[in-house]
Amino acid sequence: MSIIFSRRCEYGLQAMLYVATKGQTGRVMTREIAEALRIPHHYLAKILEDLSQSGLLLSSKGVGGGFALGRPATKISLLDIIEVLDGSEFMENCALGFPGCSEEHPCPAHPAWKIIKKQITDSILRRSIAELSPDLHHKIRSLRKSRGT
Amino acid sequence: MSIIFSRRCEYGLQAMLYVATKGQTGRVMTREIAEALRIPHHYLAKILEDLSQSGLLLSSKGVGGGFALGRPATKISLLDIIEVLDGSEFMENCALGFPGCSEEHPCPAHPAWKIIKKQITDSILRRSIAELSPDLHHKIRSLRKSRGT
DNA sequence: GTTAAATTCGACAAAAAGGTCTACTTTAGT
DNA sequence: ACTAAAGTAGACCTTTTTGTCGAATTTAAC
Repeated sequence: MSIIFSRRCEYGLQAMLYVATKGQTGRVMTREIAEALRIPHHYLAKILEDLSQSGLLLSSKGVGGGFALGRPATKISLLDIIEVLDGSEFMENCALGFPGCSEEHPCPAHPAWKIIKKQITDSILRRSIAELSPDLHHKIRSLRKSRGT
Repeated sequence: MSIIFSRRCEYGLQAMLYVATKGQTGRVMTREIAEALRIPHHYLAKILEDLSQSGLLLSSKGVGGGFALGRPATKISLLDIIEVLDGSEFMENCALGFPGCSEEHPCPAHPAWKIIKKQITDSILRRSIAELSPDLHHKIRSLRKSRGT
C-alpha cells in the first residue's frame, strides 16, 4: 500500500524528479524514465500525459522527441505535481478518516494533524524539484544495481 | 482516497475511540458503532473481529453481548490499532514511493520524512484512546445531525 | 429447551486502482 | 514521400480494497 499519495502520484513525483536531473532543456523519453525508476512503461506514459497537459511538462512527438520541464525546475514544487495527480485530498482529508472533519467539527486528532500537515508542506512539499533532484542520483544507481540493467 | 491509513484502519481507529467513550467495561454492539460513525455494518463487524482476535477488544456473543476494551484505554495507543490493521507499512514505506528507501539508499525526501514520521508518531500515534476519545463526542453529535438519526 | 439477540465465518459482489495492449498521430531524418 | 521513433488515446484486463449477504454459532433470558 502507498502512504499519503496514490501510486500514480508517487510515480509522477519520481518521474518529475528524474526529468529535473536532466537539466532545464534536456528531453527524456518515457522508456528511459520507466526503466530507470522501474515504473510500468505504459502506465507512466499516461501519467506523463497528464503532467504534460497541466503544463508541468512539455512533450514533443516523433524521432528525438520526449519530455522536458514545462518551466524552470526551481519553479516546480512537489505540491504542484501532487495537485495535478491527486488533487487537494492531502490538504483536505482527515487523518483518521472522519467525514466532514473541520475546524467547526474537528476529530480528536484534528489540531495535531493540522500542525503536522503544515510541517509536511513546509519541509517537503513546498521544496522544488531543482532542490531535491540532485539527491536522486544515488537512488537511481541503487535501483540499477538491484535487478538487471 | 484515504491518506496515511487504509479505510479499514480508519474505521478501526474510529471504532476503538468510540468503544473507549463507553468507559472501561462498557459493552457496545457493532450496530451501535456502525450507526453512530456511519460505517457499513458488516464491514465493521470483520474489522472488530480482527481487533478482537488481537486482544485489543473483548467480544461476547448472544443477548447483551458486544465489544469492550481488551485492556485499559490508557494502555491502547493508536499505533497499537494501526499495527493490527495496517501492519508496519506506515513506519517502513517511503513517502515518495521509492522501493527500498532506507538510510543506505535514501530518496530525496528521506531525511525530512524521517523527522516528520517521528513527529506524527509522537504527537498523534502514541497517544492513547483514553486521551483522545473524550474529543469524539462533538464529532459523533455532528455526524448524527448530518443525516437522519 | 426455546427463542431472540448477538458475534463469527465464508462466499460473493462492486468499486477503485493499477497496469497492459493496440492502433493512431505526429515528426525528424533520409 | 517513406520510414522509424516518439507521444496520444482509448479499450480492456487484473488486482486490491471495500462492501454485502446469509447461514452458523453462541448465549442470556424467559
